[in-house]
Amino acid sequence: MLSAATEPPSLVHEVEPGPELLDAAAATLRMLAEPTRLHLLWQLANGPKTVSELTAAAGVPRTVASQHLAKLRHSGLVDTRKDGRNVIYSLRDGHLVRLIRETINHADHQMTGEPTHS
Amino acid sequence: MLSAATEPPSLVHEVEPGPELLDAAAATLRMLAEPTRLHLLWQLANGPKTVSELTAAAGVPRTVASQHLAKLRHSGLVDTRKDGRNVIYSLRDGHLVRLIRETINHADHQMTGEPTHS
DNA sequence: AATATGAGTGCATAAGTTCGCACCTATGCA
DNA sequence: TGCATAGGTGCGAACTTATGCACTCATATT
Repeated sequence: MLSAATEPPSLVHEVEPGPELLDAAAATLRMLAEPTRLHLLWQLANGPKTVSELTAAAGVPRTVASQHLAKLRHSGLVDTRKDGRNVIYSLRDGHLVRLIRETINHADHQMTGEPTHS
Repeated sequence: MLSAATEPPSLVHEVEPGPELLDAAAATLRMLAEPTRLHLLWQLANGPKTVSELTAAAGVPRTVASQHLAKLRHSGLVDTRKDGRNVIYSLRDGHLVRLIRETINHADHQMTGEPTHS
């Protein structure tokens, strides 16, 4: 019951997130936490793409890509627009781009020898 | 094979992540993508804590906290240190703090009125 | 009109996850 | 030595998730 540990390192935020916030955050993270979906989102971080382009880039069967895109759509992370027989996907929130890049970045650092970052 | 969509918005990175990187990133995200675990990590973003402190903060039964902490340990996201009969957990990588805060931040924006732009 | 192509859906199987119970180890204290 | 406390583990039950198959819908092209 003592505030143990070595020493208080920052006490910067101290904000208690609350269950709803945590659930929302976890829900978003669950969407990112699958290699194929992350790949699709990463592609979209470069700008809008059609399903064909996304499918080709991710290297998965069409139904699989479609299912994942459906999840992303239903969770509100991406937007769609129709152009002829193509459907063009795009990221809904620019904020997400930063999150995705931060994630890939982190993984990259972790793999290539763990340099404390710059 | 046409670079469809509206127009190329940035072409900044263009780097293809590759399966291993994506798997690694997804693995890390899976660790974050669970409300209790995210809560624990959020606590740790404020500095090292004992299991008791973490368990109390997260408001879950001890065994549950223990299982989640085990996962975090085994995935290398946290470090442990023993002090008497307490075990003190801490974040392994400072980079992770940014990722966690970015995530909570994103979720917060998304909840409090969706001011994402349209 | 007929057909090919881009995209989405419903469903079943397989695989993974969380939770809580029962049980165990280690440290400190009387 | 005996006991309380901090923390961890193994396992089964319930739940969630990813995948691929078969099928449908819509838009072009001929």
